[in-house]
Amino acid sequence: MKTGKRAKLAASGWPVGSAQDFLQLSDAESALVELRLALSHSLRNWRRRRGLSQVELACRLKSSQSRIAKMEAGDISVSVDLLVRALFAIGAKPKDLAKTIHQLEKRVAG
Amino acid sequence: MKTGKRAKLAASGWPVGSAQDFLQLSDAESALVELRLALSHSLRNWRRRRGLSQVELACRLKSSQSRIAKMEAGDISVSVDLLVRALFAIGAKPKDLAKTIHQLEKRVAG
DNA sequence: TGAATATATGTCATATATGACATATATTCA
DNA sequence: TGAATATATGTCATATATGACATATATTCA
Repeated sequence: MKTGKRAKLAASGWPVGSAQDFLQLSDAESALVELRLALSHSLRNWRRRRGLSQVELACRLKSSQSRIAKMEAGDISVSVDLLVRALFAIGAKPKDLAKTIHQLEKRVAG
Repeated sequence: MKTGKRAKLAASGWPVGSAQDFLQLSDAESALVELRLALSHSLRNWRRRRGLSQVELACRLKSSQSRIAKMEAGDISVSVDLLVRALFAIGAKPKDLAKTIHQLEKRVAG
């Protein structure tokens, strides 16, 4: 699991080097990373549940397919702002956001 | 209340003009604005409960007093990213975030 | 009141996020 | 298989957020 997370982070462009080692991520830092992943997954799930392609979603959000791909991948170039805006734009309500984050709690703890 | 919100937004530097009128803010846009305000207030409340000054909080966050002031004011120059990072940095947990957002729900609806 | 402390506002150089685009890779299905 | 469709990755110019700093304004309290 440790290795899995590390790989995820590295894959998304996060600086996971030997100096600033993954194991030394503070609670705050890992909470942020986990939050981002939770939002990303939330976006992807929403899209898939509706059977939309990234291109179709991009149209709705007046964005581009590549941007959607990066959002869903939790790419480092995507801000929490953008993720939240995207979720709101597709009709998510604050309550949904709260639910997503609440579920995250368990994952962070585990 | 409509006027109150408008004033708040304008005061924070949001473009609340006659063309892109406040009344035409979409659900998504106002949800985002409300989210930002909720996070701002959460930060301020946290600080005040502990009887810290902005300078003291700035030290803890390795930030500056002016940045804290802007965060707490919901200034347009402050991102959701930064607000969330600040909250995590002072020990807030995802659960706390979820709680804040959940409360927000009521305000958005009302 | 007025000095001390706290908070708000403004500016600017720099770092980072963003959208637009091109293209590589993966997946689906006839 | 292999063509069609979907998704991932890369680059770059530009917009926006950030931190650092200066300074104005507000608040507290002797």
